[in-house]
Amino acid sequence: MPTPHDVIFSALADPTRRGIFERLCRGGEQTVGGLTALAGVSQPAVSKHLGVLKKAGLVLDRHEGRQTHYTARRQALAPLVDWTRQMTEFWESRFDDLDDLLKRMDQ
Amino acid sequence: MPTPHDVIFSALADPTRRGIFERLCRGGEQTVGGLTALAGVSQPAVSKHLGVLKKAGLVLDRHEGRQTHYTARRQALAPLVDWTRQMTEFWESRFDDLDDLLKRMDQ
DNA sequence: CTAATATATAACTGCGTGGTTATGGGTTAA
DNA sequence: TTAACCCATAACCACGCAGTTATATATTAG
Repeated sequence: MPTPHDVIFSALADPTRRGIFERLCRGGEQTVGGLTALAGVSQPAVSKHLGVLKKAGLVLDRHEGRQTHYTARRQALAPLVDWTRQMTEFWESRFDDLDDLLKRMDQ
Repeated sequence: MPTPHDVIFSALADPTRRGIFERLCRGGEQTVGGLTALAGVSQPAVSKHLGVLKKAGLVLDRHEGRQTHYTARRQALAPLVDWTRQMTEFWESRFDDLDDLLKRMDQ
């Protein structure tokens, strides 16, 4: 039973796949061909990565003629933000002494 | 050449390993035995996971007698926060029309 | 209609990795 | 000193997955 965190973390763990997602975040909507050009892997590999990202809810696809345009769903990163905030919140709630907190940040 | 993002993402991708890190974040310093008790895997497996987390800079170890105490280095999550902020910042800078932005959040 | 293009899928492969058991090295207890 | 304990490492295994090539499907171009 994969949790939402599982899905997002594992989807973004692979460097190639994360690179594709980053390109979509920066460059906006792009076709598979455009993504393949700079991905450093074959077109089928890119299609598979896009499939994983889509299943994880990180991208949307739009078919137009014989090409497929993909866009990043940045809101899908919300669980990631929540998770990191949870981890760091436990931190802050544990040490209310600011000095102690700063000392621990330095180590 | 693994980037800092690579290291953190791949270290946190595995559910068991991420669970161990979460326990350290919530519960503070804990021994290998304590972590093993609730990890659902063998002690050597836990030790290996802790080794990966340590190499990623996500935990610190402290030897005391015959047991090893581990603590979470939450500051090591900073690259993760930076990365998500980068991805979402590109978003906001692209659409300065708030309505357009909200519409896209709904899809 | 035919050829070329764009993408997805199938089938296969190699390797990384998470798991195990067995063992070693160091530390406390008897 | 000997035994029990804690942890790390070694050696091995099984499986998942990222990559490939080949092919199917669909759409545009000639």
